[in-house]
Amino acid sequence: MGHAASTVHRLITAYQDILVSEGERSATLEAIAARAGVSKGGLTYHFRSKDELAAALFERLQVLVEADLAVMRSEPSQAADYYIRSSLDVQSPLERCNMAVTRLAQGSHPEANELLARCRTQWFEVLMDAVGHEDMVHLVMLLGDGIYFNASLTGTGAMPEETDPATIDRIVRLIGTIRY
Amino acid sequence: MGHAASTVHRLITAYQDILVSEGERSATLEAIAARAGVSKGGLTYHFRSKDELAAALFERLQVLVEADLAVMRSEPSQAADYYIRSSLDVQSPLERCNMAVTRLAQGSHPEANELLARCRTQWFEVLMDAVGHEDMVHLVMLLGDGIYFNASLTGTGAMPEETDPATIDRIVRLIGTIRY
DNA sequence: GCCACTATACCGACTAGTCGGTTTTTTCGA
DNA sequence: TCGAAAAAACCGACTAGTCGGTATAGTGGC
Repeated sequence: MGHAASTVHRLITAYQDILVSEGERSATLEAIAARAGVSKGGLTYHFRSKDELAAALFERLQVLVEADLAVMRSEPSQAADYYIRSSLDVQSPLERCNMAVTRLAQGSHPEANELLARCRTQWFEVLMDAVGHEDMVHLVMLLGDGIYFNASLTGTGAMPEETDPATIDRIVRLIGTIRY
Repeated sequence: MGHAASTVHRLITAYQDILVSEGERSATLEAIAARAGVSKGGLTYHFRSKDELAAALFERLQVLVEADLAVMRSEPSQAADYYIRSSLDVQSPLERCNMAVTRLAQGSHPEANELLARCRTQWFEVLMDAVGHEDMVHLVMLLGDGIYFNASLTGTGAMPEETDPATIDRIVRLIGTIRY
């Protein structure tokens, strides 16, 4: 079954991608529909309103985060490492979805804000179980956020060199030398 | 001179504040004018277009960043410390302005993107002069970005506890123990 | 008298959402 | 297995409302 993705899936992805690369303002119903390869009518058949589209995006994020948490729980010794490194992978479904929801949150979408808060709490808890030192967990999460923030600016337009994987490697090694 | 801020200043601030707290979509000409306490006609008297308003916002950021860089240059030994700590001060004019321009950049505003890139390059250079170790500078900047990103999410809606100054203090001490 | 506005009216472009209708796919009894 | 009916998927024109921008007549203070 080498299916093309379902229309519903394509519509959510289209919404997500436009949010990430062009911002909320550009994510019009027609733009979303066009990117998904359907008409506006086709979009509204599956999603009666933009809010329903957003709700579907939120659900997608929840599923992706749950999978991510499962990975981290399964390998506690590498959880921090994994968290930092995966922040850099702007192409991964999770990071893209996370970025899209973040855009909505910044547009003062209360639901998006609450969802992000819940996700961050969950990551914090898993990292606490894995690392066991609160300040180190904060350091790891802040570093991840920084990498993520940087990547999201770079992805939008044109930022200079900045954070490449090799640099991240060396930084991870640096904070690995911290004795606490 | 205990002037109330000039109308021009209030308009730029109104634009900035709406961008930060409600996002680009809510920053309509009427909303900006209303927040600044003038009529729409009053706004267009000073700024013929939204682009002119944005240009004024960009200029404000450049001025504020230049002042920030001057502080860092004057006390190289505390530059990294200062950089990290000031990322947390969401109320400062610089951080608010930076946040507003970031919102525009995420809405794929090329000028905003280029300006941010320039600013970040300048911060990097000053920190390089002060710290002298490239990876440490990246670490400091990423940490600052993470704090900033966190604060910007918290400021928007309702995020949980997260990063308070005391936590940042301890984290700064942690990375201060790194021998490189 | 002119500067810094207010108040109001308007235009064209654009956007979310609706609706009638069309095409495609699935179902199912003869 | 065929064909017709039903359900699902989709199209695109339309409506109502919003936004950026323009225009203009008027007001109060210096």
